[in-house]
Amino acid sequence: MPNASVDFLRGTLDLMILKTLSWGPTHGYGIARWIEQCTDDVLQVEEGSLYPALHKLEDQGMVSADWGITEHNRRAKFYRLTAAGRKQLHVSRDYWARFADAVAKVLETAPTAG
Amino acid sequence: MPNASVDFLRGTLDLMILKTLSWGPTHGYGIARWIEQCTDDVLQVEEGSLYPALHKLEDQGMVSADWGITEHNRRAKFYRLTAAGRKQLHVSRDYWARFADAVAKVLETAPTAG
DNA sequence: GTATGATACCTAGGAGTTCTATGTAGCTTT
DNA sequence: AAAGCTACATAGAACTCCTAGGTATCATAC
Repeated sequence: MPNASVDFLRGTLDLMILKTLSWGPTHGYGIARWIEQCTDDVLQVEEGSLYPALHKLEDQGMVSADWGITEHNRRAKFYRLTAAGRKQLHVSRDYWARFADAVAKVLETAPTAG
Repeated sequence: MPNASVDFLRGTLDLMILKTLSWGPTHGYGIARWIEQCTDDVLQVEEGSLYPALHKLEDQGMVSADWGITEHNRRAKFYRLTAAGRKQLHVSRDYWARFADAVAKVLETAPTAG
């Protein structure tokens, strides 16, 4: 059986990447570490998921990338939100809110008689 | 671009099916209609997703099925939670709660200086 | 000076879930 | 008898993500 926690990830990785980048340009490795740290390791971002997602977002024009040097003095590709990416972030965040609310309703609502 | 709302569904369909069945045995069509009604059509359950999911849950021993007659006088397969299914419901619900909370943290937490 | 570990990037191949599209059939209403 | 709703089912494709590997640089420990 696949990891149940992982399955939920579907669709939210892009959203969390966009949100992380909304604080400023960051490289892939930093995005992964931030999400893990911020969630007390509840969410773990695999590199095999992260980099393809970043490349896809770049192809879609949601982020742009430039090579630079990190605070650890290493070469890294810094991603930044484009205007389209910022717009998408808001759209996806709203979708997520509606979705999470809907799931909560299913998990909480009791069927009424009739 | 795929439907953003749909993408979030991943992994939660099983959970919502199990939850719906926790109120009592129901047939597939009824499960779909209940989830849609309960979420004001925010979540729409496609039959091409629902039936394979039900069959998978049956194979996994989470639900059992019996043919019966609906209130509309139609032949239908009624699914009921097994003991394993009820256990899985609790596990998945906890996973979901932890996951949704983690996503919320990413969407809300601002990076601190330092 | 040379292991070791952390940082940082990348891809191929496969697994798994969901959607689209389509088909079947019985019951009720018009 | 035609249409609409109820109800089940599957094949094939699309998409996301993981596993498992690989590359390279820098800092630290020995």
